[in-house]
Amino acid sequence: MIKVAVVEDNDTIREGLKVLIDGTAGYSCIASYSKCETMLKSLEKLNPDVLLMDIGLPGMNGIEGIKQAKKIFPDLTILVLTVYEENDLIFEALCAGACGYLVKKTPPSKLLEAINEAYNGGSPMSSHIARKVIDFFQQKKQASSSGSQNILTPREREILSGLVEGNSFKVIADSLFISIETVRFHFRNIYKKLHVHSQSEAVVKAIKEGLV
Amino acid sequence: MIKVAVVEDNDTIREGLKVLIDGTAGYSCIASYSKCETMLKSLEKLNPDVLLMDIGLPGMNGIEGIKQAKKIFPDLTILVLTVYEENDLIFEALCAGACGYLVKKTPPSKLLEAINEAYNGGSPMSSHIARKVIDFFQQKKQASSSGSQNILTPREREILSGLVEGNSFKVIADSLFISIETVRFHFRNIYKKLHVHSQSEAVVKAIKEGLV
DNA sequence: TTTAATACTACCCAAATGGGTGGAGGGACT
DNA sequence: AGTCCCTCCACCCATTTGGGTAGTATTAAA
Repeated sequence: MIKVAVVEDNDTIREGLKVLIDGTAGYSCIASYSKCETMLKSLEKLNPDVLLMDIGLPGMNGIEGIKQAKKIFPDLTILVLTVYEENDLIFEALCAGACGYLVKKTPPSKLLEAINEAYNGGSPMSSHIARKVIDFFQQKKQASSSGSQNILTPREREILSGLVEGNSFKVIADSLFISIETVRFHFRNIYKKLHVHSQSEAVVKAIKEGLV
Repeated sequence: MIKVAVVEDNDTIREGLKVLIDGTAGYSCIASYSKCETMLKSLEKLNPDVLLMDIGLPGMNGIEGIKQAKKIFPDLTILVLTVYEENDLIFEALCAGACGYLVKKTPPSKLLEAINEAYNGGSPMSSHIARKVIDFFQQKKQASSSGSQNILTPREREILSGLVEGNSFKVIADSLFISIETVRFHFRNIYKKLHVHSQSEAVVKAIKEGLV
């Protein structure tokens, strides 16, 4: 029996979910809330297996609700159920601790299946949501191959890598068997090319643009 | 009609896939290969909609094959079909350009459905694979909440953020309306706590550990 | 072959940074 | 009331770094 708790501000939908879950063998809706705040208060006593959450809520933001819930129960399985398919919300929810992301047009049978999958260690989401997550992985690659990668010479990339490893000019010089003056010379050129003026800026840019 | 190409070294499985795909309305297996190399050569002429790839291949590595194929057709939809569920392989394949990841125990009906989803802009994968991808997102958070996050005071995190934004001590001091000496003081403490000795090291650590 | 790009070295100077010491004020907890 | 922690500021000093200028060697392209 999977114990499900629901947070959803729309009364109709919330009741519908409760009926659906309670009416299915193997599932039980042990609580339903219209706000995060009330859910958080009673979360400890209830100890649900899966928390089904809307994230377009009045009052406390759903994302924040996920974070809070995860603080109380780090291992709690949280499924987001929403109408939003914006990238930002998806990533925020997943980073906050949601383990699955469902859109509201998901048919009831799929919804129940998703709850079951989540309960068993899976991460149910529609394949379109999944694509957005995957795209996120590939962004790095794309940025580096198209962007500032090629403006640096191989030697310059080597020098810059040294910095990202956390080395000082002196250490970089020694490891490459060149003078520290040469390292400084290269960095001056690197800075010009990247339009930065300090180590830290260069490191940030190198990491963000995937130059390393 | 979705044009599918298959790369799979096991003759039995390859033929099985071909029969399955060709035998289903709306799908056509326009080519099947046992090696990446031969696939790459004829890829341009064939122009398939979806490429179904094994990644445990003799000869060229499947991951490498994905990269090469993506070079020729950056928009090609590639689905990985494999027996491996190791994290590393999943991430490598996805970063290389695969848009979906299926395990070989996937039943034929699900396989066809997955091809269709991929063709229509989705990223089919089993919910267990999805969970691993999601976990990757949350690693950052976990590392920070359990690790070095809490050893820094809120003010120190604020100061460190300024550095990661690419600001100098002076700019950080001005933006926080405090003396540059105070900024320096905080950084000395931050360095001690993070066990680093320079800006760049601190920036790298801050980013890697998700302190920002 | 001339030219350009890259890699390398050196010296100069001013500014920024790393590190040590000391001290002041406020809030939280005992 | 005392203590601890966080925040804040200041002065000292040695080193590192950012930026400018100049020059040589090697290699690849024009």
